[in-house]
Formats: sequence, structure tokens, C-alpha cells
Amino acid sequence: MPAHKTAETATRPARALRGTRARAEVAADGIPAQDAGAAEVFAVDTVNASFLESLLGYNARRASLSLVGVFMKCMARFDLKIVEFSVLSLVGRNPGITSRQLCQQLDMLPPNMVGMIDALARRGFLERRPHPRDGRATGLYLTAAGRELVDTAEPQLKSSEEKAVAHLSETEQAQLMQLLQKLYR
Amino acid sequence: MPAHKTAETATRPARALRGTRARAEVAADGIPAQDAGAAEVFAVDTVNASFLESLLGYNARRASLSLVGVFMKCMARFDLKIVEFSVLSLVGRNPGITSRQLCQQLDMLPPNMVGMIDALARRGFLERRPHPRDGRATGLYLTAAGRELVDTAEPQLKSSEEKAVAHLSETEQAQLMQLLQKLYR
DNA sequence: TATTGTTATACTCTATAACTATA
DNA sequence: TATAGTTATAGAGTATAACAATA
Repeated sequence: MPAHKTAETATRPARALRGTRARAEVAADGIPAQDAGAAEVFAVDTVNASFLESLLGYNARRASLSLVGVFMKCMARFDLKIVEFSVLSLVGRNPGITSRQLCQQLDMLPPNMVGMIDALARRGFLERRPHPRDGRATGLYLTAAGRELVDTAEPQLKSSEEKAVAHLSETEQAQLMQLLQKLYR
Repeated sequence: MPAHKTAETATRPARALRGTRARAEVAADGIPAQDAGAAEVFAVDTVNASFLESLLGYNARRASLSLVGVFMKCMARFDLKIVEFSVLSLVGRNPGITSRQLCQQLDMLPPNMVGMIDALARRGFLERRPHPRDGRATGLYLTAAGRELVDTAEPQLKSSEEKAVAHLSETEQAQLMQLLQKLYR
């Protein structure tokens, strides 16, 4: 896991200020003179990621990845990937949902959904039935084993997230949820 | 892009309440009776994603992906992937940074960093120089072209994000930033 | 003609093992 | 012995094209 210690708000290079300097001249402003042909070499002590850290997108991705890690570990107990759990959870709340609808919801392409549904069906968690109105489509349904799995996994996932964000107050969690949704909806 | 219209807070299946029902009996509580051997089929009209949407992790990932999309489009003008830009930006602020440090910062594995640095060096944006203190390591430096690219790309990325989150107030943006960092740090 | 599910396939991203040069 | 950079390679994830069945 990355460190992300520094959070300076400099808008221009604070070049290896704490780093070791070798064969380099440093001007009064603290910025090494990058003269032509100089080929100075530096050692970076503490990485300055100030620009990336100033981006909401970077921070959103970091936060997302940290929770993804929590979810992965939690679902590993059921030998499920996050997206597989998502499929089962959606089928559980939407009996008869089509693979096309799952693709739209989970931002996946149809050819890549086929194998996953096959695998979950082979493991006995869901099954295909004809669509009542559209002969091209196939509706997906949880089996009894699939229902049991979802009913066990969902609360565990919820509680693993609660543990992971416990250092935020209830108010902060609600604020964050609302702001995230405002961002992408 | 997915829809995410519904946000019911039901804790148990609201099964295709708005969907078309076929060959199925619905009890007084509105939940279809899943009798053995019945094999009812349903059509799902509006997908119920209430459980997933109740997770901070799901919402963080959705928000992150939406900004990633903005960044990708912005960087495509420079024929740069997001991670390539991140490398250049970090090298720009950390002359002499090693590939190992980049890997830690960007959560990448060393073998996968090699090719990217090669490509950026071949394109003339950065160069390798010996490390002043460690003969095993290699320091990375922007070329003049690399510096120009970073100095052009960074403000454009910043402004593209600002446009993308303009529907949030300054206060909301600051709050979101602070909460995201509190989440993963 | 358009859409659903599907196959085949290519491309990208990510992960592991092992080697070299140096610490 | 451990670490930085590298190579080769395997595996997972993601993408496009095309086809049969149905709308």
C-alpha cells in the first residue's frame, strides 16, 4: 500500500527538497538549476504527490480501492469475486432480470457476462428461465442455495464496510454517501 | 453508462414490483410465492439496486469511475493514459525518483512499470540517470519536452475536473475531498 | 432492421518466478 | 542475505466482430 505522507500545496516543483543532492547547484529559491548539459542527479527522500492528491478523482479512486480491498477479502470467504456477488445480489432483488440488464447495471459487456453467469449457474447459485414476453431474452433466478448465499453474504459485506469506515462518524458517512452520489448521478 | 434510478431502502426483496408477472401467484405482501416446482417467470421493468447503492464502496467506485472517464478523455489529447500522466507528474515534482518509488506511489508492480518507463523515455518525455548513492537504482528525470507536456497537461486535467464537479459547491468539494482522504489514509 | 444471447478472439492489465548487479 | 531493475510469462479483465434466433 502506498504511503502518501506529504500533502504540500505547492503549485511548482519542490524538487527533492529533503533529498540528497549530488553534483548539483541549488539557487537561492531552492530550485535546482537545470542547466543544459549539467546532468545533475538527485535522490528523492519523501515523494511529493501534491498535484495528484489535489484531484478529487485521485482521492476518489484511492478511497474506492481501499474499500474494494475490504470487499474482496470479505467475499473470498464465499469464493466470490465482487462482481459475482453483485450479480447474485441483483438477481436476488430482481428475479427474472436479463443478462443485458445486468450488463447495464454493472457496466460490463455482454460477451464478458456469459461466462460469469455460466460459472454461477454451474455452482448452483442461479438458473436461467425463459423470458415471459421476449423470446430472445433469458431471465435469471436465484436457486435456494443462491438465496441462502446472498442472505448470508450481504449482511457480512455490510458489516465489513461498517468496520472499515468506523473512524468516520454517522454524520460523516451520510455526508460522504450523499456527496458521492451527487458526483456521479 | 448504468442508470441507477431507484434507491429504495428495503432490506428484503421487492421483487420486480413494477415488472410484468406471468404464471405466478403473488401473496398479500406483494412478494411472489416461490413454491417448489412452480418455475414462475418474471420480467424486470426497473432494476432494483438498493443494496449495492447502500454501500459506500459501491458509490465511491461509481464516483471514481465517472472521474476516471473525464481524465481519460482529457489525457487522450496528449496520447497519454492516466497512469502515464501520473508517472510524468510525479517525476516532474520529484526529479531523481526511482521506479520503485513510483510503484509504491501508484500501487503498481515493478515488472509492469518497466515497459511504461521505456515507452515514455522512447517518446522523449523522461530519461534515466544513475542514482547518486545506490548503484542498483536509477533516477528518473523529465526532459524539456516532458516538462512542457506536464506543464500543459496538469492545468488541463485540473480544469476538466473542475468542470466535471462544478455542480458541487466549493464547500461540498472541500468536504468531499476531506472525507475521502479520511477514508483511505 | 434492430436486439438478445452467444462464440471466438484480440488486446490490455495485473501477477509470479527468476535472473543480474549492487547493497 | 536483501533489494532495484529487468525479463519472460501466465492469468485476469476488457474489447470488437460476427452469428443465430427473435422482435
